[in-house]
Amino acid sequence: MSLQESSDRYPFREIEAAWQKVWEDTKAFKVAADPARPKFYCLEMFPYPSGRIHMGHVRNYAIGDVVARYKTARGFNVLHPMGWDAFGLPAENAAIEHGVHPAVWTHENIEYMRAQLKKMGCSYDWDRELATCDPEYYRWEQQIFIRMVERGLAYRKRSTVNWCPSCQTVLANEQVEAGRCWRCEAEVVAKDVEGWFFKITAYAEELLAWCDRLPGWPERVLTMQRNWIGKSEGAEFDLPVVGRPGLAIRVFTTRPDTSFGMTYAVLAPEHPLVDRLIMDEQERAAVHAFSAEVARQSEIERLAADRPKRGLRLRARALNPFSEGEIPLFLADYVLMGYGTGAIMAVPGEDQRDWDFAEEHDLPIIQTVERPPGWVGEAYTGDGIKINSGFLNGLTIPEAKAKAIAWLVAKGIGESRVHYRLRDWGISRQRYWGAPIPIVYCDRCGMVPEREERLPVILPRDVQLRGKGGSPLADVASFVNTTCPRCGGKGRRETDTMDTFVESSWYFLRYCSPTYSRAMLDPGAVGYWMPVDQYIGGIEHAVLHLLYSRFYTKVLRDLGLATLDEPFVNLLTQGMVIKDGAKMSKSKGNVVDPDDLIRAFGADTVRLFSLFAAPPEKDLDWNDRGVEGASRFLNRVWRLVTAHLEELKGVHARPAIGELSAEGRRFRRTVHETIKRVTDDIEDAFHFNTAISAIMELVNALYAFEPASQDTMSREERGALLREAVETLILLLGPFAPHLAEELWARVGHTEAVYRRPWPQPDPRALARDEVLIVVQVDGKVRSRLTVEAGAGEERIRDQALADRRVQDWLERRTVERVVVVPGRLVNIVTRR
RNA sequence: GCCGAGGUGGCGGAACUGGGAGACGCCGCGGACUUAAAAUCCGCUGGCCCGACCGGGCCGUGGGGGUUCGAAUCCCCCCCUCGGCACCA
Repeated sequence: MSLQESSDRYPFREIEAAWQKVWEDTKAFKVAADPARPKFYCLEMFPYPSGRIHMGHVRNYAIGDVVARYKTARGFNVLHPMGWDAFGLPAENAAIEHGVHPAVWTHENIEYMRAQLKKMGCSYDWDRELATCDPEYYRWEQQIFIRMVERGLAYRKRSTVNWCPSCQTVLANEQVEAGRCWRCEAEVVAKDVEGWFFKITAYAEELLAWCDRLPGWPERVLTMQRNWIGKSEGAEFDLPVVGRPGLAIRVFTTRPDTSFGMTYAVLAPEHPLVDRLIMDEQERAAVHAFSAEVARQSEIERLAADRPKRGLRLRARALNPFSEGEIPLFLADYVLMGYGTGAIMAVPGEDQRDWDFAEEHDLPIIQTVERPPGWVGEAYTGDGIKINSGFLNGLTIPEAKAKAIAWLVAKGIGESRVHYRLRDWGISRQRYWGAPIPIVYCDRCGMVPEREERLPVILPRDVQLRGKGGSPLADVASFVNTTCPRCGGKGRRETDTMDTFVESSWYFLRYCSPTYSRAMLDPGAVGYWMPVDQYIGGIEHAVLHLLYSRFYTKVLRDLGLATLDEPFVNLLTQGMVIKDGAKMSKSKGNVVDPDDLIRAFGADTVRLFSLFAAPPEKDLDWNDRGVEGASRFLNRVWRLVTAHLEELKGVHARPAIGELSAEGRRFRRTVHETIKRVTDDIEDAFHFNTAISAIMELVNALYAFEPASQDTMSREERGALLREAVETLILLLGPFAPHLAEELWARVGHTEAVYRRPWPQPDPRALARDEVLIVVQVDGKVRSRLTVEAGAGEERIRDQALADRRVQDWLERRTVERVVVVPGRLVNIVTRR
């Protein structure tokens, strides 16, 4: 990388340092709620203090800062806060490896990263800064936890959970990606553990329904959330076990219409009824061997969809209540205990998985839906009329579903049911560096929530971190031993800590009143600032943070702490920063360090390039040459403005339209078209790349204007046009390159800051054209161009096009069949022969 | 397998709602300035072809078909890339 400083760059180092100091000293971006003004809450996902910011942060915060500064210029009272997602495993791992206390490590990182962010020149209200590891922050989370326990929204249970052997802790389902830990990529194993859960499933339907009411979210994020919630509607009913009165297997199906095609049924190997179905010791041994084999499979093996389905036939048989025929029962690894009832009816004719299993085990296949003529295939899942289905014959699938359910209800053996794929959020972590769970275990009273007035339950400082497994807090006697909040007797504290995703599920609310001490949230401040108008962050949180935050917001609403249903109105998911075709990573050696870049080129250049190289939602291909281009452009702006300072001195007049020369009018139109383009590009979809290219074109026009105007217009006209153009340029550049903009703004003689100036407005009179260029096509190919007066009618345009000499040449030997005129755009002359 | 996004010059990327394909930037080439270089400024820069010059023609947005006066854009089929989900009954 060539980071050498070239000979005459503008003094960005001095300029950036100077303006950052001004912003810091004057608390330039401090805001307060003001009901008289419209608000805009602009938020970027806060960082984990890992040590240094990376290019992904730079991009994220550059995008956010443009939005914040732009909205401020548009007259909004803009809340733009920053803070730290400060609990988490890396701090603890660093402590184990290097012997630094997680608190020390975290705070040092925060100090360093805060300085880095300040060097980027972002317009944060630093008075609202918060760190989630602060007891004054997590105390409120503990309070809410207690209230969630009271309402059954937080509960403790023993269950099979995802265990990351490397992180030595439990993971929520959302934190497992294709069988691996989302953080360390270690293979996740199943483990039976007791832990705390948040009842997110109670909100499954609402979370799903609101996906249709978030038009400001990218469709793919909503799709991922919908898939994750995974609603399926169907029926549950009992299959009586033959010869065992009172014993039945409950199955769930989304296709009750196919019940007549059920030729066998399957239970998950872990199903609790399995034990009672075993006939003798020999079968017991076989079942145990099979279950053990299945249990040995890793999560990853189990997820491979196309491997053979293993099964064990039981001697017990069940009754298909629809056909009243006896069917065999199986245990099979393709049925999961964790979904539905852990048992299914198998309909190989209309379900491919059942078909595969039936083929392997030589089971009968009955078709219950008429196939379209000529259809070839295995299981059929399309539309059709019911056949081989008793009282359902002749019906469509939806009709048959309804009738089958009605029949089950009438017979009292089943009902319609909805299941969700979403599971409750497991929040217990067997690690130290997190918020303590405010629960006490008392021999007499059992599990007792801490009393609110004894909060916060402070995470003790002195702890032995060995990374050996087991919650480190369990070894801290002074923490564990306490008194029971209810009876005052001896009690032991819960030693697991909370998932750090809990802290990030409400930090955006706390920013509204970060020092409020009477409750978690100041209703007035939250009422004014929330919801977040624009949230910006990485797509990787589509079903993690973004789902948890929606859930937590709804919980807080139901606890009476807030009145809003959804936290984020508009969501922008930025693409990754990649280099040489791959995500930046140490192992690939393609990491670009923001510090080096800022030192070499200045923050404005780095910001500008990261916004210019691609639209925000797409991946950004980092290119050192491109950064140099951005730097070149800002130097061009610098030279342009500083070279004209003398000429601009004393010129204040706005150009008087009536007195402008033709060339002056043309130039002024360029200026105002640029305002329009930049504004539209930002407003429409944050297309900063095209906004910046429009500004670049304005600069090119200014360079061309200078020599061209020297002898064609008066000094007064030239001066007025130049001043307007230069001031417009600076104002438009303000959100993108704020330091340079402030410096130049001051140099052209202003005392008020750019960031306080209103956004420029295009002058409609400047935009008006008196002539327009019309493209003339013959048979769809461009053959000529003509200039006509603006507003010329179709007739006039047609006549002029047909009279055009070059068009005439093309029309020889051809007969004009039709002439299409699009006023203001083009003429297409359609010919024959 | 299912869902989603996408495929445009040597590269990153533009193109309103179906109307001049390739804005802007990078790379490259040429010129000016300079003793020279860097920096800077100006110009050229999709491919093929005709032309001495001015100019002009043909092809071209992953491939094939279609709709239309006109398609990067709309419809159908196919190929490829990336992302998500993946035995969820």
